[in-house]
Amino acid sequence: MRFSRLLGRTLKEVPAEADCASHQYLVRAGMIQQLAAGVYSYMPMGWRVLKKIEQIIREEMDKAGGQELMMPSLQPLELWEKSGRLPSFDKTLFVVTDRKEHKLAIGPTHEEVITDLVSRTVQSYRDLPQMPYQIQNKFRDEPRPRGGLLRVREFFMKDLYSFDIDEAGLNESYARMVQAYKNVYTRCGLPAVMVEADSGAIGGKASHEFMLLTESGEDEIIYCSKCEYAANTEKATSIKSGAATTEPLPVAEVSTPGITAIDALAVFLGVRPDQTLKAVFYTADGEIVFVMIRGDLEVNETKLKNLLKCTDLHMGTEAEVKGAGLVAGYASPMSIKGIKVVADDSIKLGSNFVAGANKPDTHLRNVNYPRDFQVDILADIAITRAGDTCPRCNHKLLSRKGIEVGHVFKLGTFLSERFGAYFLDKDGVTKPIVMGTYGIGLGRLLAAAIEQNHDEKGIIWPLPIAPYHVYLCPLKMEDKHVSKTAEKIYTDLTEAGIEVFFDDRDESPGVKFNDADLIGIPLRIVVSQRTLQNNSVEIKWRKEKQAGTLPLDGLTEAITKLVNISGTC
RNA sequence: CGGGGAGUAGCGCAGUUGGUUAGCGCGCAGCGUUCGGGACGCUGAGGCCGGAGGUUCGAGUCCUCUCUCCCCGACCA
Repeated sequence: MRFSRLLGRTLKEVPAEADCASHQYLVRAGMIQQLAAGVYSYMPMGWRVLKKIEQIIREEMDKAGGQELMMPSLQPLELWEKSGRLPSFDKTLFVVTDRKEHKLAIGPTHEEVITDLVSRTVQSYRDLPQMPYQIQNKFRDEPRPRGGLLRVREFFMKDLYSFDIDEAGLNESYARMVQAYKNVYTRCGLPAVMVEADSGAIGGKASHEFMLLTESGEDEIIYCSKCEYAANTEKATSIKSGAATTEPLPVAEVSTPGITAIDALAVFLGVRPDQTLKAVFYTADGEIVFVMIRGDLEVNETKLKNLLKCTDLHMGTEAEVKGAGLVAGYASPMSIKGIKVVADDSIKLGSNFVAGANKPDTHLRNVNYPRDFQVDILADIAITRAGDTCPRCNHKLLSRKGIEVGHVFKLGTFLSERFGAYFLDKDGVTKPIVMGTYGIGLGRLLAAAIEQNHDEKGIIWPLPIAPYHVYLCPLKMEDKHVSKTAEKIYTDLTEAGIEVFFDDRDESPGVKFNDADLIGIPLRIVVSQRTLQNNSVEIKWRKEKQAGTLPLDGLTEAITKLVNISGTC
């Protein structure tokens, strides 16, 4: 490809709307263009990267036993009513109405369609297992698209679904997919880490996310300094420290005028935060819930949401709290009636806590569970933080930021039962097919690759997903010797199967070098009067500081070798 | 959906208390000079000032409504 013919241009200035590195560089390098919020065109240069990623994924899915197919984006809304997932998708579903007033969802994912499809196709255990997949654009009306390609409303996803005869089969498919995912990220030159993830309100059995570690990531990963434990902070657990338990003392009221926050309360009464109990109110699907947790900890809303099996969870508003007869800041689990009480298991670790008295300006000392109050649900609902203790090996937990670039999920039989996806087993017994679902967001992976691989000059593509292998950069094209040599190198390399981006523009060296750095093609070849004096060219890896030289003689072979070695790393 | 910000040339921005023909930089086109880290000169093209309504002799500027985009929170690949 010649730069002079490329559709797309590089920009010197940072686009006003771009905040994160990947967004800025993708726009500045002319790889994407925005059409609407969370809706982007891929320009030819960006599209090549996406195609590279797609091909790597396709190869690994096929190798793992996947079969590529293509399902429609238009999905009758009835399918969503049937699956029961309409409420949880709710407004993120784009819905269109056809001329007959029939409603169709524009596919945000394809569990419904594939399960329906498989239910009509698979009849016997002999037909299983199956791993159909597709690579296609999905549509989700995200409440807030952000970060360029990081979260968009129309995006490319590889979605694979596994269908097995039993749990053991699912586990096997799942393991195979996990391996395939690891292969994908490794081959892309993007090492991702696998972490335990929240399985959501659907109530699946297990779920893992693949994270690309980068400071700009919006997910937090908790991992152990010693063992293999790693989890999304939404899911992470820890061994909670226990304050020393002492003999239960009689409950006593204490006046705490104007003091509502835990820190202030602890200082005022001369106790540590973990000697207090905190009350928080949530509204779960319209019902007010009283949540108790030890004062030094905080509520993990994802855990709480799963526990309550609700679709909408938010902090109780002032009106909701008052309406339930609670006194914010001084609420007590004692004397609560008719309100669901959920408590973190930390309330058992310690004794003689300070808690609210359920009247203004007053707290209670020496509150003990279960002597003084009861709860409806007692479970782990606390946020795990770096510095906490690993639930597996007792060592310290650490945390890093990451971008979720893949998610695998054991679904079970929930959907197959709803869609009548049954099969006849060896013994002639009808059973529901056991499902798994596995997604990779391609555009997100592309953006995450940049977040992880860039410098102040621009993108540094890993070679396997780079738009081109070589940036051929002749300086002073008017010089016949230079331009002729460059043309020949272009032809020779291209014929040898090297992907060359030829900067044939009549631009000054500075412009060319800066564009080369911005676009981030891994290997740069400079042809100039200076290099030709020695019958050589300059070569420089984008990721290296130093440049080297190669003789013109045997250049094609030398470059081929370089690209092949680096391409299979 | 709650909170904050912004819409003026392809991009980044300026535009005073309302006052002629709306500017600057980059980019773009032509000519010439330059050529190893965003060169220079000259000439030129390019605007429904997001949209609708209003106030006014007069609106980019004031008022009302509306649309869009970005950022922070609740969601996701």
